[in-house]
Amino acid sequence: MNFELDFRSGIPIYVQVVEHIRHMVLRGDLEPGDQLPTVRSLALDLRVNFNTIARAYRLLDEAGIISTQQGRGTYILSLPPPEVTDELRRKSLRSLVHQHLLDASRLGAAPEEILKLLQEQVDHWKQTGSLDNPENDKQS
Amino acid sequence: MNFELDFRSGIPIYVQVVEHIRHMVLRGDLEPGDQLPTVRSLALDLRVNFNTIARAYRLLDEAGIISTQQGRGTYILSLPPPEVTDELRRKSLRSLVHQHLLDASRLGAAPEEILKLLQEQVDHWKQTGSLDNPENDKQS
DNA sequence: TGTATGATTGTATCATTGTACCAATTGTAT
DNA sequence: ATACAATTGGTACAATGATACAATCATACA
Repeated sequence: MNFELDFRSGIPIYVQVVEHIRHMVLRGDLEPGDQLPTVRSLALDLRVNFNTIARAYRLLDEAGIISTQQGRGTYILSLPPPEVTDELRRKSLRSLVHQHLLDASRLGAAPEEILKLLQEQVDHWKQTGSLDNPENDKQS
Repeated sequence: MNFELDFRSGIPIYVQVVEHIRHMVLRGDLEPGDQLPTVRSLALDLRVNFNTIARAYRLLDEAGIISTQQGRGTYILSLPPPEVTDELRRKSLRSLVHQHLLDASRLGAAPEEILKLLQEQVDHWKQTGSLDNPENDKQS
């Protein structure tokens, strides 16, 4: 469960946690039956209060993505049928793009700049068939 | 945080607070990561309304000097010199786009689909001038 | 087995943080 | 005096944190 929080984005921490876990489930990083970190351990990991994690877990529980059980822990639920996940995939993809735009605009990028960069990397992707790292790695 | 306000100077309180804090940061009295007083405690200290302090903090936040986080507090930010941040911005942006592509491809998106979605949302952005949610999102 | 006890889980509630919105006040120009 | 804009204050709200609690599990021991 390795992801970073952005305390400056204005997006509530519990929302960030919800989105991260949703993405991990859709990507298959988390499979049905897998146990999530306890509210306390994940909170310690992310340097936030465990109530904030508990809130995220509650939302995920209400969304039918996980199952939280007092005294036992929280677990990934089985995935909905393909047509549902496909719809979910589209929504998730759109939401991902939206999130990406927010992140980029926070870095001061203009729409054209984002499109240009994406176009470049997509071209590279189509040519080489692989998603290499563009000669640098992740910063904040 | 010991400074006096001049209620007769004609200079708005929130401006005085902004200038004082900027000065303290430049002098090194406040270092990156330091937590500022809460809006309410500083307001009590200075005998003004906490909204006035909140206004000062908001301006400092927009200026990139501090980071205000609802429910957590406000903290001094570290800001590298302009040329560094500009270089960093480009690298961050490229790496952000790359990460985005990775995420999207894990969701099974083809290059064209990603570009198309981004184009849509960028168009919407340019038309409305705001990055509101594309009325989708959140679970099944 | 059965039960007692402590550790570990999530839950409930309230305090503390900053935010949003609008009303009241103040200063200033007409 | 009046009107207007800027500043400040009041109130309600949202996000996060602190604390106490309840449910479950692990362990020891009779």
